[in-house]
Formats: sequence, structure tokens, C-alpha cells
Amino acid sequence: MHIDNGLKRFAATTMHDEIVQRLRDWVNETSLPAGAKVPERELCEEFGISRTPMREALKVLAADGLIELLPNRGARIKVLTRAEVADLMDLMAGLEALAGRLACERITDEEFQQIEQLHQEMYANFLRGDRPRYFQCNQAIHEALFSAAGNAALDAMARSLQMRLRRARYTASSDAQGERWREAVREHELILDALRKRDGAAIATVLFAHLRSTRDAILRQIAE
Amino acid sequence: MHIDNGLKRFAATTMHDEIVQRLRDWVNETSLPAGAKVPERELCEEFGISRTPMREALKVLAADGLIELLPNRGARIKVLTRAEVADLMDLMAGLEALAGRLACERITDEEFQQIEQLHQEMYANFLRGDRPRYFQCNQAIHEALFSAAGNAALDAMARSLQMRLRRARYTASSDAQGERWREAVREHELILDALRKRDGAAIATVLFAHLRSTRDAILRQIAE
DNA sequence: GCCATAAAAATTGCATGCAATCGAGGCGAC
DNA sequence: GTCGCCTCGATTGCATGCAATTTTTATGGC
Repeated sequence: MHIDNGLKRFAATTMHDEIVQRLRDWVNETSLPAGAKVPERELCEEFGISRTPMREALKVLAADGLIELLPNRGARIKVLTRAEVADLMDLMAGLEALAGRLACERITDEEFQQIEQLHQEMYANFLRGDRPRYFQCNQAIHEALFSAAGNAALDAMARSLQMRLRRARYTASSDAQGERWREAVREHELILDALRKRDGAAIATVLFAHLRSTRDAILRQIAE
Repeated sequence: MHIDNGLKRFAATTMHDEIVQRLRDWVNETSLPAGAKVPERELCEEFGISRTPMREALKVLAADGLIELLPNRGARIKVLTRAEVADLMDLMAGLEALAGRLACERITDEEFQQIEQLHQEMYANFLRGDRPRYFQCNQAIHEALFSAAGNAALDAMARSLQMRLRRARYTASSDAQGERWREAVREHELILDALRKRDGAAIATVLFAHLRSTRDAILRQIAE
């Protein structure tokens, strides 16, 4: 009998799931620009499968919003309009605010200390002007918040959103520059303060404002 | 046998989208209990299609969380555990809070007046103890909020969540009974107050608390 | 030379076929 | 009578085939 209860979180359990994951990775890692055609047949050969399971995976990714299916004309990497980026960023802001609220309810002292440590590290990187490491810490803090929220559905949704926004954020490059960077650090201070007090309403509002600022910075950088 | 239910809310653009929609409707309207097998072949015959497009639609709905695909064992209507319902309700609470926040930013006077009118109507139904109409107004208010938020991605996500939770909410029957009902009405007053002041932070917190109460009521009624 | 049109090639979408797997019923051991 | 094993019908998952559509290429008119 073959019993393996979810222990292998990263090894795909079924062929289908593995194809979906590989296709997701392909979309995220390809150098092709948004709007480029997804080469169905090529990918079939690369993955060593026929068109049926590949097309199933394409439908799933299209439902997820990562690609777009044009009737009789194949799949393209989804191009986000400025308005769509704005909406998705607002959605992300709402999810982060929620994550903060939930984290305030259930975060452990240990988890809080880890976030505080990440914050110090991030601040140090800000002071010495090390952007790559700053962003790394920044991202780690936001991930830690979602982790502390302890809501699997929220986490999955945030990850999906993050993927959809990846290209837009990337093309907008570093959203923190000059004054905005300083401001972002200040906002992070407020986030930590609210979290320290376990003040859900406060952290929600501060996080929302923080992500809103990021959104505005990104939108400014999108030429459209 | 091609039974064409005339309830196509949106004219499906492609065959695939239509199948997904019809399958969604089938899941929502079937009398089969959660956990029941989705009769793939039967539905193929009912829809007048072969297994390939049906299977594509099944994968999409599974990715959406409405059904579950067991390897080599077909599809079942997703059974939500108590913990999953709790998580999804929290997520819904977060989305409503976001909708409220965004609505405060962009709601028109006309939209606000319509919501206020719905509120009065709802209150009247509360006073005369008419639960069906009360719930109708209640739902209309929440939908109006999402509409006023003007965020397509948020709206789509909320609708998807609502579907996933449909069965749980239904089996938990009316979540407002006795004292809880009075409380819910009071919460709605607070929501209206915050919206009147266009106070995003306040409406977010009140809406979150409101949905949280609904969540707790539902969880209490789930026997597990 | 350029645009419009038409034929050819490639691509897409669905149906069908076939091997692998699952589940029910039957059989035998105890 | 119950438990375990085995076989057979049914189901699932993927590959392949074919008609419909699109894209590319070829051709002719101006």
C-alpha cells in the first residue's frame, strides 16, 4: 500500500500538479516579455508529454490569471494593464492588512522576535545603502507576517497574487528610491510598533497605507 | 441530450468557459452532498461533450477549490474542514474590510444613498421579523459595497470565495438567530456610520469584526 | 513596387483509443 | 463466518487523430 501523507510538500504528487508547477516556473523564469506566445508544442517536447495534459495545465494557469487564452490563437503571457496592476496591488494591500490583523491575534513571542530581528537587519541594510539585502529582509518580513497569520488560504492567495504581479514589479524595478526609501523604512517602524502592541486595527491601516505607497510608486513608474 | 439551461448569466465566449460555468452551476445546484463523486461521464453526456474538455474544466474548478481531484479516483465535491471554513471566512472578512476601505475612497453620493436605502429596508425587515427579505437586503448591501469598491480583481476573488463557502454557510443555515440578529443589525449601523464619514480605517475594522462574528456563528453551528 | 487575394502550412480544439489503475465481487483458507 | 487474495469490469489519464481555424506564403492586379 502506498501511503505518503503530504510529507513531500515539494515533490509533485501527480503528473498534472507537476506540469502546472513546471509551467508556472517557466512563465516566471522565461526571458520572453509579457504578451509573448506560450510555445505549447515546444513545451510539450521539453516536458516529454503530449498536448492533452499540457493544455489542462494551460487552462489552470489561465484561470489563475498568469497567462491568457485567446480562442483559436493559443496562450500568451498575460499583459497587465495599468488599471489591472492598480487593482491587484490594492488587493495585495488588503491581504497584507488582513495578514497583519490575524498575526496580531496569534503571533508567538518567538515569531515576533524573529520579525523584530529581521527589521533590525533591514534597517542596518538601509543605513549602509545595501538595497539588495534590504529588499531581501523586506520580503522576509512580509512573508513572516503571512506565516504568523497562520491562514493557509490567505497564504495561497497572496502567493498567487505575488506571481501575477511579479513582472509589473520587476519592470518597475526597485520601488524604493531616495525619499520613498526613507519613507518606507518609517512605515516599517510603524508596522513593528503596531505588531508589538498586537493592535490589529492599527497594523491593518498602517500596512494598507504602506502597500498603497508601494502601489503608487509602481504606478508612477509604469509608462503604459 | 443537450439540456441548455436558460440561466446563462453571461454569454460564454468560448466552449471552455461555458463548460466551466455550467460545471460550476452544477456543483452549486446539485442536491448531492459535499464529498459526493462528480459523475464525469454523466456530465459529459448531459453537456454533449467528450471527456477532454470536461476534464479541463474539472482541473480548473479543482484549482479554484470547488472540487477535489483524487489521483486515479476522480473528482469529488470539496468537503471543507472546520479549520478551512474558519480560514476562508477570515479571508472573506479581510476582503470585505478591503472593499469597505476602497468604497470609502471612491463611492459616489448616489451609490451611498442606494446603500442607505437598502439599509433602511433591511432594518424594516428586521423589525417585522422577515428573515428571508432581511437576508436579501443584507446580501445586497454587501454586494453594493464590493461594487462601490470598483476593483474587478477583488470582486472576482470575493465571488469565488463565496462559492467555496456556499455549502458551509447553507448547512449552518441562518447565522442570525435571536441575540445575534440584533447584534448584526447594530454592526450594520456602525458600517453605515463609517461609510457616511468615508472613514476607511473605521469601516475596515467594523466590517472585519462583523464578518468575524458571522464566522464564529457559523463555526458554532458546524458539528464537525 | 505595393496591396489585395488565395492557396498552403501550421496551430488549435475536441473526440477517440488504449494502457494503467481502482473497486467490487468471488473464491479459498482458517 | 470472517479475513485475505485474486480476477474482472469500470474508471482514469495520457496519446493520438481529425476537423476547424488561423497564420504564413504565394500569386496576381494595379
